[in-house]
Order: sequence, then structure tokens, then C-alpha cells
Amino acid sequence: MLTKGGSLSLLPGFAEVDLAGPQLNGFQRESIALFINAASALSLPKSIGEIYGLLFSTPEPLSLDDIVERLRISKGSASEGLRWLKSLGAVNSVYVPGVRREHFTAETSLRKLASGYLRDRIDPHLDNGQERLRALEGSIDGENPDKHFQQSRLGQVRGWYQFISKVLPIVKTLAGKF
Amino acid sequence: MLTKGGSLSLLPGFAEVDLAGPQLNGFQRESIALFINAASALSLPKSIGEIYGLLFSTPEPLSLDDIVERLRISKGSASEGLRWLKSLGAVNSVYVPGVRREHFTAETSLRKLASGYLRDRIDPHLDNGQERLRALEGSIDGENPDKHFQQSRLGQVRGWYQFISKVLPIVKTLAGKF
DNA sequence: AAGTCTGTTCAAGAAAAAATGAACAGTCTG
DNA sequence: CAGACTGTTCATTTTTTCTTGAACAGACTT
Repeated sequence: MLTKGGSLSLLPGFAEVDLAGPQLNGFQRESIALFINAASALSLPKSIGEIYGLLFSTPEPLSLDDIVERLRISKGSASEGLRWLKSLGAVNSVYVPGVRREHFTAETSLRKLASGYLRDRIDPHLDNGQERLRALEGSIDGENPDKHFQQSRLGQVRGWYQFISKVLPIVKTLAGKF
Repeated sequence: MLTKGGSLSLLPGFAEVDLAGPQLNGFQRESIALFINAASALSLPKSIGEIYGLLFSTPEPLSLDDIVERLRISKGSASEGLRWLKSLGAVNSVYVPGVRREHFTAETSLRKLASGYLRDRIDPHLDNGQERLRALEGSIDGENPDKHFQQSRLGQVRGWYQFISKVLPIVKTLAGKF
């Protein structure tokens, strides 16, 4: 009978040992720790950092079940996390001949990672912000004694948006050079 | 008897109306909405966006109790939020002659806001990351067949940190120009 | 020094976010 | 087409984060 970890329960004395499934090597453990830290810096779920860290530190493409096994996280989390990483472009799907299940590797191009992150996580908020900026403008009442104060504030926020729309392209360009 | 909102319950028919305390004007409401959105973009608590938004949209300096009243949040939240904003440098303490309680206005200099944010929220993660980078380096085992793969990955992460340490100063500099 | 007035702290509760795992829907295979 | 294999979805549970409010500590006032 085959255990979940993929090992055979043949050696009564040692069976439990391997129930833990494949071991991670030191490099993998450190990579995962590093990307968990990065995930927390970006306020992303830990599981996303774990998955990316594992793929990043493993030469071979891994399947969803490989990830579940080695990280001991649920299939649901792994699936969600992979979906997120895929949509960002942080993960590449690799075809392994003769194998049905999809396999993944980490995308390591900084340009792709950065632009995917900006596109998925930042741009939506900026779009939303533009709408609110218009609403803010509309809320300034011509009769209000604070009118001038409010117009000055509005101008300030506008400047901030300009700043962002100036900085982001620079970041993307620079990212391409690393 | 004085109600919490600071209004007197003298007009039986209208008493409830004013229990709500000071009204926010349209500009304030829109500003608060805008900064709640910004807070969510930065994964910060809503209350921080509310407090900053209120200060940003109000010409007069406000005290902690003013904020509690107008935003209808607890004193604890307001105190926590102000502490956070103060440490970031997003809020200025203003001395109002003859009044004991501390009053606050919003700091609107993009340079100060950006550098405060980077200092408080990003730098600690970067420092942590540097440590983990060293641990990652130490985890590469000379006997491991993956040694070259691992060294290449290590080089990649190093490049990312270089990127960040190149980009952040640019961001700060540009922020000074807006 | 007793009494106010201010603001902070922190335990407890509420809300939000993330992880789990079982059911499900496709897809391939024989 | 029945059965195995893959991956997704989503209701539930768990964990984390935020908020509340009451107790507290310090500072000013008289």
C-alpha cells in the first residue's frame, strides 16, 4: 500500500519517518523563508510566498500535488496560490512529455514580476483613485468659505497621482535592466 | 445635561438629530473615501485612512477627541492610528495657544510622506531580507549536485536587492519634486 | 494633594482574511 | 462509457488583524 508521501510502508520500524514526505533541502527552506518575508512585506498571504519560494529553489518543474506534499498545505490553498501567481505571471507552466498533470517553474525575470505585480495589485487601486479624485473635485462647493483650501488640497492630490504615473514607468524600465 | 456629541438636548423634537455630532461636509467625506481607498491599496487599516483623510480635508487642526467625535471611532483606534501616522511623519502636532490638548494637521509633503512610509514599512523588511540573503548563501552545500542552480538563484535575488536599492532613492528624489 | 483633563494601553470582542478539505467538474484512458 | 486522474470551487474552520472601551498613568490646576 502506498502512502501519501509516495513511500512504501515496508519497514515497520521506520514507516512513520517517511510519512512526512519529501524533505526540503536547506536551500529550499531558506528560500521559502525569504519569500515568506517578501510576501509579508507586500501584505500577501504566506502561502503565496511559500509556493513561490519552493518553485524558485527547485530546479525541476513541480506539479500542484508536489507542492501540496512538500509544503504540507491544502490542495485548495495551493490551487488558489498558483492561480494568483499565474495571473501575475510569476509562474510558468511547463509541459512535461508523457505526463498529464501541469508542472510549474518560477518566473524570475524582474521585469515580468514587477509589471505583473503593478498590473494586478496597483493599477486597479489607481483606477479607483481616479474616480474618487473626480468625486472629490465635484464635492467642492462654490459657496463654501473653505473653497480655496479645498482647491489647494485637490491640487495636491492631483500632484500625487502625477508623481505615481511618472514613477511607475521608471520602475518598470529599471526592472528590465536587472 | 450634555450629550457626547457636544450638543444640548434641549429641543425635544430635534434632539436625536444632533446626537450624531458634527457633520462632515462633502469634501471631507470624499477625502475620507479617497484615503480609505489608498489605505487599502497599501494594506493599511481603514481607520488610518479615515483619520488622515479627515485631517487632510479640514483646515483647522483637530484634537484626538475631535477625531473620535467626527469619525465615530473609538478613542483607542484614534490614538493608535495617530501614533502610527505620527511615527510615519504624516501628521503634524500643532500648538494651539491656551488649549492643553494636542492638535493635529495633515502633513502633505509627498517627500515626507514617501520617505516616512519607506522608512517605517519597507526598510525593516529589507533589513530582514538582507539577513535571509546571507542565510540563503550559507545554505548552499558544496557537495550538492544542484550547487550551480542554487548559486544562480542566489545571484538573481542579489540582483533584485540591488534593483530595490537603486530604485528607492530615485523614488525619494522624485517625491521631493512634487 | 485632590480633582480634572489628556492620552495610552491592553484585554476582550468583532471583523476580515486565509487555509482547509470535501464535493464537484472536466479530461483523459482503456 | 466507466473509471481514474487533475484541478477548481466554496462552505466551513482557523488564524490574524482591527476595533472597542474601560482602566490607567501622567500632567496640569486650584
